[in-house]
Amino acid sequence: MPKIVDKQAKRKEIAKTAMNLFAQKGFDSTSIREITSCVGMGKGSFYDYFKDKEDLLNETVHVLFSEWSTVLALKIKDVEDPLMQLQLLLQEGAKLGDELEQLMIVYIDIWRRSVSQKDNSEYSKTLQNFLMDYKKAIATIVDAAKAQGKIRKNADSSAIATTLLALVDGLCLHRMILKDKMDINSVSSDIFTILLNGMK
Amino acid sequence: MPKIVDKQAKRKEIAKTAMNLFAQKGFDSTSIREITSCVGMGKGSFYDYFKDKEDLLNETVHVLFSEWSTVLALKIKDVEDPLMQLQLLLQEGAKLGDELEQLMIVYIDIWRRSVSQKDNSEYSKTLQNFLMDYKKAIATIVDAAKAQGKIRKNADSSAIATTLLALVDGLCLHRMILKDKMDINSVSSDIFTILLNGMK
Amino acid sequence: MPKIVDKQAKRKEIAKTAMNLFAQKGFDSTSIREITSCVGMGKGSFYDYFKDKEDLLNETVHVLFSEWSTVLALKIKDVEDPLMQLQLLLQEGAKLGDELEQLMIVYIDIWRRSVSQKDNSEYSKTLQNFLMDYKKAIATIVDAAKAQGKIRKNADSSAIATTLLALVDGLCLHRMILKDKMDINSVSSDIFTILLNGMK
Amino acid sequence: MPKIVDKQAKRKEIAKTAMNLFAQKGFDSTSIREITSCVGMGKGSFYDYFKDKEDLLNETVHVLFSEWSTVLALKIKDVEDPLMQLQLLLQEGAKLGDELEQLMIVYIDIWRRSVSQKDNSEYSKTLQNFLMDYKKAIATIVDAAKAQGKIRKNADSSAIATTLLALVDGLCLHRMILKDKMDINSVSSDIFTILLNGMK
DNA sequence: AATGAATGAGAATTCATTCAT
DNA sequence: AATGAATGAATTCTCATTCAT
Repeated sequence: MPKIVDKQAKRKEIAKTAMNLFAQKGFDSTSIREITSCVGMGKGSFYDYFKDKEDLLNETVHVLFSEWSTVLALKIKDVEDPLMQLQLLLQEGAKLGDELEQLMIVYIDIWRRSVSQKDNSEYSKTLQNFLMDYKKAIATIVDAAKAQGKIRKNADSSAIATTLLALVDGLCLHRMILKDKMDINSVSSDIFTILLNGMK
Repeated sequence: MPKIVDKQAKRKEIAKTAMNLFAQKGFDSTSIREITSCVGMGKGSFYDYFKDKEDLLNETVHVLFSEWSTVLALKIKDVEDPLMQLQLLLQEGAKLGDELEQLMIVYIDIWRRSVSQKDNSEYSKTLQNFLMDYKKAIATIVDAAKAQGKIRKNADSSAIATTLLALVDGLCLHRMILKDKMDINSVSSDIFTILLNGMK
Repeated sequence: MPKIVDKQAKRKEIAKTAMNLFAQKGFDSTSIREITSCVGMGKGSFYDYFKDKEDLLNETVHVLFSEWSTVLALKIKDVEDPLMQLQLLLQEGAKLGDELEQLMIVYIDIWRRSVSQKDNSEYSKTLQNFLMDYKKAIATIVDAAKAQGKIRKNADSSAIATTLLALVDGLCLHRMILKDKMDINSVSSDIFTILLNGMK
Repeated sequence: MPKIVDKQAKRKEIAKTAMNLFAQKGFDSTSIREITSCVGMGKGSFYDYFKDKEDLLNETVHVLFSEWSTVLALKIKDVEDPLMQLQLLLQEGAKLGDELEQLMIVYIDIWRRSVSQKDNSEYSKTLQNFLMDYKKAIATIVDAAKAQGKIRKNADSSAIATTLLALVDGLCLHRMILKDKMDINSVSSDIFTILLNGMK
């Protein structure tokens, strides 16, 4: 069944191209025609790969998170110390949001759609799952740090994980607006020191 | 003599109504017809109050920030201790984002538009100014706490201010997705304890 | 009945202002709001002076022709010789169309409306009457020239009148397009010499 | 494979249909919906063939001039004598403006748009080029007549060409208004005799 | 008499989607 | 499988006109 593989590959290709456009104009204001012409295919062929425009968004979300995870995982692998892992998660996460600003913009777009109205869309669920998995992974690291006595036992791992995640997202968000008025590396380094100090 | 109308008041009224709709469907997917019919006025009359749809967004942003500031100011006034002020800013800010979820959704929508492509729109500038003022105000409180020896002298006030702001935004964002899976009061309380500890 | 005089005067004033705007954008693309705001009156007051937009066009046509006739009459009065009168009619007419280019543009606009579809509008009739009177007046001059033996007896006065009129209009038309590429004085002088020669 | 369509041919077809409507109501007052429904196509499809409404006007102008030229050329070909050519240009031109009255109306509409305000539209340039080419062609014929001694050597060919052109346009214009009150054949015949006489 | 607030009809234009080829 | 021609619903915005004050 090579066809199925091809289809999935093409879906990914289209979604990647679309993501760039979404970052520039938002999902709503990007037309199918624009996307397909950017990919170099006919407008009608779009529907051979996607049920409708929302289906493309579903794929986009997958691409988005998989890219994010892949890059972040690369930066963290080989690190053993849980505190260092947390630090990297925060600092590299923030840096990543800066480097992959396009991803961030699309991320916000999806976030907003997910919270607008009752939304049972697939992309919304993907976003939720991604966040919960992410959070769970961080909580596990926090637990490891606790086990090593590097974070005090009575700290709430889940709250800390949520905080770290929220902080990364918040910093990326602000960085996008403030641009050069904010040194994201220095801020995230500062704040980690404070957090670490406070969690000891 | 024609009926005398307080144009600015009507602008506000329309913007408030629009904000609710924007929260449900996003700015792009809310039509002028929907808004005017919700306000109970004719489609054409919209343009007696706004130059175009973007002009409505400008007004909406003003309403949004003024509401946010008003409510938050109410919760903080009469508090003297800078640490307590910071705590309230964080906790009440986070709680507010929960209570005024609609505001938050529109806030994100605007944020995304502001960062998409080169955006020199008025609403984008309003957002930037709001954030910078907000940050400056927080930094001032941090300085006060430093002067009272409640925060260590060598802490970077600006970085802390940015962090707090980013944290509030990040927590609100995540709360919107996680809903009941996250106790925002407890998380923000926990995290403030940690931060305070770390900044001493 | 001073009120009636006032009304008529105001109609003229509005029509004159409107004519300038019509020259710039055409009748269809000029809005009532533009006109009234240019005159310095309220939009609603327009309908105290005109039944509707077309009524304004009626007045405009009157103003147009009366201005044209007045200026042209001034240039011709005191001239006795019929040949000289004809020459002035042609040359000054052409020159006038150049000087009063705005009038010409509106003139064409009205002309086009008059010939489009079955048009029994008042302005259309005014245009027809104006042209017929104009033509008759010229024919009379031609007859005078014939009586003085300056034009050969068997020339068709009416055809000559029509020709002269058409020539003036045609030259003005072309002058508007060709602008500096055409010396309207020299062309109309040349052509009159030829015509005169041919009519002897 | 999708249906293959000759876009240019369809543009022409639409433009021809549109021209009839423009002749009845003017360009401004003819809506896209009217045009497309007249052609028998969906409103949206219009934009598969034209960038916007003005683009249609560009095509219309091309169709207009090409039709005019084609018909006129047919009437003149095989004629060798330059004087006869000039006569035909005048008489057949005038007659043509009568026969193709619809063309004339649209012609005037375009003319008015071209002179209204600074107009750098494509159709405006097309009009100017058409006129200049036309004029040049006539001047060439005049020169030929001069060479054969049929027109006196010191006559200004360019002024004569302009005059003939202006005369044709002027006569067509007046014919449209005067209708049966004017015998365009007889008038143009009379006037040519006079002109010829005067130019000898 | 004067005015501007109000309006709905209608205009140009866009676009997701379908479908014949 | 691939495509672009075709479409009508929907959108933003304009405007002549009415009407309450």
